[in-house]
Amino acid sequence: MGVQRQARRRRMEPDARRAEILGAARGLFGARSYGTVSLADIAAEAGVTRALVSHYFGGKRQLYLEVVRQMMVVPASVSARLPPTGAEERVAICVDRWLEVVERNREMWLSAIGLEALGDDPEIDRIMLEADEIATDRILEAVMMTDVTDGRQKLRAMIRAHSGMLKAASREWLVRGTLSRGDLHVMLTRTVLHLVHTVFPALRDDREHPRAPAPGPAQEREGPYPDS
Amino acid sequence: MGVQRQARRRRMEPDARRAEILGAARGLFGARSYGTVSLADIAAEAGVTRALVSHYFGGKRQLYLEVVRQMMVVPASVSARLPPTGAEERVAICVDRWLEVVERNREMWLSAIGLEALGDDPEIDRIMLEADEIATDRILEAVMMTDVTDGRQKLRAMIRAHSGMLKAASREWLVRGTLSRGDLHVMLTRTVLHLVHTVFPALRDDREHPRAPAPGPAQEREGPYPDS
DNA sequence: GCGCACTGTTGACGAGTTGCCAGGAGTGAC
DNA sequence: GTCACTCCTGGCAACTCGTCAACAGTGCGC
Repeated sequence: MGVQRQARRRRMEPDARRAEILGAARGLFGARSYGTVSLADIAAEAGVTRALVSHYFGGKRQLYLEVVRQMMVVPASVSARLPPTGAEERVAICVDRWLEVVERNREMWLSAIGLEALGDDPEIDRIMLEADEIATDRILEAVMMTDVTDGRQKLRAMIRAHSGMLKAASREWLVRGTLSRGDLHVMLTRTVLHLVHTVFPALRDDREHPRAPAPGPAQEREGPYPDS
Repeated sequence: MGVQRQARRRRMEPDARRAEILGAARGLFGARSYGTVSLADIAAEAGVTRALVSHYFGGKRQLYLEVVRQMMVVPASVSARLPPTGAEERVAICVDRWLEVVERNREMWLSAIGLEALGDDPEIDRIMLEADEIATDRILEAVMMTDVTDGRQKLRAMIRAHSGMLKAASREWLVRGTLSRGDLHVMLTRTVLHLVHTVFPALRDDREHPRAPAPGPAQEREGPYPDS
């Protein structure tokens, strides 16, 4: 576009080139979706040939995984240096810091939660799962329930489910503008506390009833939901 | 595969052919992901040529949209004939019926929530949004808050956020097995009630404070979260 | 200063996919 | 029978990705 027509071949250190390509990929995958971004686009953005991108990352999918991996890191500072007060305040601080991070990295966060489940790609599932696990640890730390052993799996699963709400609520806030940051703060804080303090004990008491107790007296199963 | 080698050309009514193709597409899209299913696969499954599939639906994307549209319909029966009792029981019944539907259409539901945000495809967003709107109406109906006018948008947004939790919890139940159906019943029911009865009033009182009130006394904003 | 090995980088090929269109082939009307 | 209608197909063009032999910077020995 400018006068400076760059040399046909510009030889770089592998690390530098790799970072350059990764940056281009991050930008494009953040702006558009996986399917609409081609390796040619990324290569052009990075000023490189398609083949080199494949050479460095082994293919489109693996490059994408690399970008996702980089996007999903949950800053450890979110749950660092929490005061030894009650769970309420600790969670409130944690949530506030988290919203701060989300607000700053708005578009990155959106595309990260947007891809979520691009398919039944086991690799992506694993990455998202790892990220969720880390986030779950942060929350458990905040509510001071890291030492729960009885029903620990259920507790963690509940918090992962809560992070689903977190993502949806973030969309409402950042994309649709139907909720404010303050709304999210109140909603997420209260919901987490409600889950761990009220719902979780109810589940533990309920352990020997894996099926739901009959929700109503005259609730007979009426069938005609189309199976397909 | 069998002895019966079907006629090279079998002429059908457009509606019948359309339904046949749609069925094949539903099966394949339900089993695998969008990217890994090709029009050739669908055409073969339907015993038809690729071109005919495109002819009927205009292309892969539009066929996919059609399948999604069909998958996301929320059965109206979920919130039909609810007893005029308290909100708790009505929600409990509603949730139980919903879990029943999900359990029956397991794989379809999973792939439906799996695609969720396959990209920034505005069509898919619109479809998913419509489905969420309908689901929100069902919930509001169940908790008898259809006539709320003050903060109605916030209320609906909260319920949409809750449906994010619902989807994540469904994955925990159906895919990972970390939560039982009974767990979901308890969790979803209580969370909805908590949201509309406790959190929502708190948001309404909070309307003139769009930013979160300081979560703690000595909570000063400390900056160093990496921007990228 | 010159040539050589090392390796970053490229162009091109093959296999796969989708969208599109002219034309072949059922099917019912007369 | 044959004719029109339209369902349906084969094939072409364009695009995508993965792969590989070959080209060309870069630093080293001499």
